[in-house]
Amino acid sequence: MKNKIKELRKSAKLSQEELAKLCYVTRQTINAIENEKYDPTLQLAFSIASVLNTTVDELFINEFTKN
Amino acid sequence: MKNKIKELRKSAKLSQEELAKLCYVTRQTINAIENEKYDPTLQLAFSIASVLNTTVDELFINEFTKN
DNA sequence: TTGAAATGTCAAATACTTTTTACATAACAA
DNA sequence: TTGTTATGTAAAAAGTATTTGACATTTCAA
Repeated sequence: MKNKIKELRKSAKLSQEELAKLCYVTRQTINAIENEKYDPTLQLAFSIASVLNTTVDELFINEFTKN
Repeated sequence: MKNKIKELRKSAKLSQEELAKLCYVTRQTINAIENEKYDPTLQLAFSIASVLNTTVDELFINEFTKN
């Protein structure tokens, strides 16, 4: 799933490691999500959105469309 | 994580099984999420929100973020 | 009251997410 | 250039989500 994490993280002048700490996950997890290796858990999605002062719906671009 | 799925599903007059089919998951998955056995994946959270005509941020109540 | 539909639950298997450790490269300032 | 910080990546292990099949209970309309 596409997301705006890298963009918003840079706007907030945070490194991947700093964002990771604020979200209580590892740097590798943030890196993998930014590079779309996999999607975060819902919990982590909320945590990242919160730290980046946005919402899950704004941060992630939902590809799901019925038909 | 708390959610409003059961409430909104009933408003939409859908059974767990019908909602499940619309989200391409099983009835047991919807049941488990409604009863908070575990959280859905981010993908499924978007899918459920979409089917129930709402947003992920409205549908789920994040205890840490508190929206 | 009866029967069907809906819901709750469980266990085993499979798939996906996160951590840990480690190493490589990139970016960048001194 | 040199050193430091930031980023990309990988593999193994642990943790979490989903499916499948099954059975029990609850709900509710006829």
